[in-house]
Amino acid sequence: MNLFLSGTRETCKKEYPSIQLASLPDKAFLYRQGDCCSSFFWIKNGIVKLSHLTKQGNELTLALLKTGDIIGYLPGDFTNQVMEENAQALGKVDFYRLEYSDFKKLITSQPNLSWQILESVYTRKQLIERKLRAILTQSIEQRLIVVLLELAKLFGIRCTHGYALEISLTQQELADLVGASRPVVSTIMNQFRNQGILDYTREHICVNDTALLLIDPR
Amino acid sequence: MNLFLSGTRETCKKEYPSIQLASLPDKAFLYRQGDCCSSFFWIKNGIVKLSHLTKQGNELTLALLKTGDIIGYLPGDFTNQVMEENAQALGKVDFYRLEYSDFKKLITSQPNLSWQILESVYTRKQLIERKLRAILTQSIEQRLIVVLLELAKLFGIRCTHGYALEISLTQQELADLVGASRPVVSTIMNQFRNQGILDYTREHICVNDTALLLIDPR
DNA sequence: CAACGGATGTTTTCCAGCGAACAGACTCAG
DNA sequence: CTGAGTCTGTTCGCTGGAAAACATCCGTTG
Repeated sequence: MNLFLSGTRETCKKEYPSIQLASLPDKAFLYRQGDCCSSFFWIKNGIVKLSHLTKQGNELTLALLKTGDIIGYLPGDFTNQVMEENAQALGKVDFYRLEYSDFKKLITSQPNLSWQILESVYTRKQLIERKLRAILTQSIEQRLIVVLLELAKLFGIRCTHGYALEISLTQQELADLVGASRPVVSTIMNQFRNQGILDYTREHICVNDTALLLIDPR
Repeated sequence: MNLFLSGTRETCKKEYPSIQLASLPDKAFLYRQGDCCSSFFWIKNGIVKLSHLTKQGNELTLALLKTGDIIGYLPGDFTNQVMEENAQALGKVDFYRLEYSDFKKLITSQPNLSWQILESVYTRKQLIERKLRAILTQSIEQRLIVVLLELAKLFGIRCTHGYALEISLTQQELADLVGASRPVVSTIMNQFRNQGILDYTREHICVNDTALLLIDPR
């Protein structure tokens, strides 16, 4: 899934002059909520967190993106758009960046690429819908397990009795991810540890395979 | 915004043999949750409700679509996909229907069309994200006003002191739309009526302009 | 007109989870 | 070693809203 498969680097540069490769360190922002940002980003390597800061000061994580995903504001006739969320690097992130007009040109000139991107946006929509459903119907406990298993699938490295997460999340960040308050997440995580379905230290989480038994398959 | 602008009806038929114009009466389903549906729909006229039925038997409305919107499951290598939601006609609906393969062909062969559809899917993603944020941060009262104003904008007909909705929603449907329980919606609607910010009967809702004053602009 | 079914209005009970508040624990800089 | 800052664990009171349960109200149909 290489965005630039269709040509050499040089022809790319000529066709889409705004393309540039960049990278950011841990916790740096690709853009911030409220920014006017007419760029598109294609993650080459790393993890990006999309989150929204509410007026009350709570953070709500909308998605974690990784290699191959795209970020950017699509619609609108205006070249500058106010972003509704933060895009923040979780660990070091390498990415390509290009401007709105070039992106549009790229899409319209490369049909199968456009289909890929359509699929990716659609999939993200589905994920958000699932999250919405989860929040309206499930307890925090259930949501937390589901999220942990998702994380294990996305960022997990197989270890002896489960998956170790290769990202380090604080309990606050976990709480933002499931849409809950920090204290509740804390106590539930302890319960889980006591029940042996996961193990964690301050900087490391390991989800055991037994966690799978706790979610009921649809 | 005509999907088939680019050719005569006849060439269309030849290029994309599965295209057909159809219509459904009020409350009929385009497809149901759990169905395997490899078709795409393009709404020519009318309103379609996308909703999800939870295991507990609650319905959750994800979106109301109208003329020009598209529906269908996008990603995946399998021709048949299990739908995660119901698509139900609200009033009479006319629509075009075409199969996955033809849709893909259409998209990849018509660049600017693909851009349009990308925008539309992206916009729907944004709307769901906003809904999520609203549910996690606002009271039902606030959400209800916002939803009513959205409805007024989408389906409202200007009347003397506000907007009359051209669709008839029961309070249950309204509750599904804001993600709340029916009794609460009922009492709040009464409060609103008493405060004069809206008026309604069993089959008709009219949102007064004063409702605008109650939401705080971002 | 009776009676039935669906929509609305209202009350009561109950609890998940939030916010605040504080006490460890760990980590890093000086 | 010491203090500051950050993360974790736990408690407690409070409340928004869900669920259940009825009591109307209205329209439809036999």
